[in-house]
Amino acid sequence: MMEARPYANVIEVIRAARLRPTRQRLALARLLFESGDRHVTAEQLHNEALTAQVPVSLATVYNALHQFVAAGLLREVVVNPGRSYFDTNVSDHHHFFHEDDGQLTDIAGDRIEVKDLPKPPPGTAVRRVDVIIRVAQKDKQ
Amino acid sequence: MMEARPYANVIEVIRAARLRPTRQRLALARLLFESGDRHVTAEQLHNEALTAQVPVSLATVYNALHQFVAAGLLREVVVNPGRSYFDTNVSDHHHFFHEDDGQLTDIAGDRIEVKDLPKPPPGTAVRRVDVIIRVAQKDKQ
DNA sequence: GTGATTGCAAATCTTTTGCACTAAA
DNA sequence: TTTAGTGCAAAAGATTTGCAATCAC
Repeated sequence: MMEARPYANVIEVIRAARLRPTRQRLALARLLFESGDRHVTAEQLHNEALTAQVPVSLATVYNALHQFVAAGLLREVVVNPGRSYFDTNVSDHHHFFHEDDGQLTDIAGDRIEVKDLPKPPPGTAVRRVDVIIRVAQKDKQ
Repeated sequence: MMEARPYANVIEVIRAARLRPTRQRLALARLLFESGDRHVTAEQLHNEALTAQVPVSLATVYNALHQFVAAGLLREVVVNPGRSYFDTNVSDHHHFFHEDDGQLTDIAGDRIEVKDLPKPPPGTAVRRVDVIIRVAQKDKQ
């Protein structure tokens, strides 16, 4: 399991992504990948790093997040205009989006079946199918 | 049909939304609703208005778009972090998102069936289900 | 060493806001 | 005349960029 040799594992993960295991990337990877599935914004992760006594600049957090996405270690979830969420669960799955507090919750991929997926337009291929179930408190409005 | 008395119709639509039919709102509503289903950004609509010799400020475009959304005349579609699209089709349907050029295309609601929709978390109700099929050119990457 | 990475501050981009002016009812 | 709506310029919030200093190999 990852818990057994967490430090070593994170180094391997970063090396596999063809990135240098710098202090900053290691710390961010540990925060992201060593506590189960997470959905974080750049600013949240930045704050966590500072709290954990790891000085990192926000620009470096953005760099790392995008590099991790490019390497397939993270997935960017778009639910809110003007703010990106990064999801450590890169397997096929979907999301509840809680409009009241901006929280994301995973829905296992096999819990939703999309039937009759239309053919993509000629010349194009499907990159991903995102299903977002927007929920809010029952009594609201 | 809407084509028969376009001007009068747009006035009625705006009045029904409990908004005053100002020159700006009328012009924006005509651009939006008198040429079939559309997906526009605030800036696009602003440019169209200026091109059509209708001086409007960008702030007013944003105001109008949000008021139209609140009135149920438009739907906001979130596919891109940092930019909102507004969809004149407010019926139940989904979208292709063309990652190459940022275009949105409608998918009729009955072309996709979401099976086994999970129960929303306790105390919450489903507001909307968004299905976004992200497509890109086949040869890309 | 040398090429990648970082941090900072400035820049960019979209959207929102405050407020005096104008227009609709 | 009363209240809503508009335009402008400034502000806000998220993200990106340029570049000198620093670090990994």
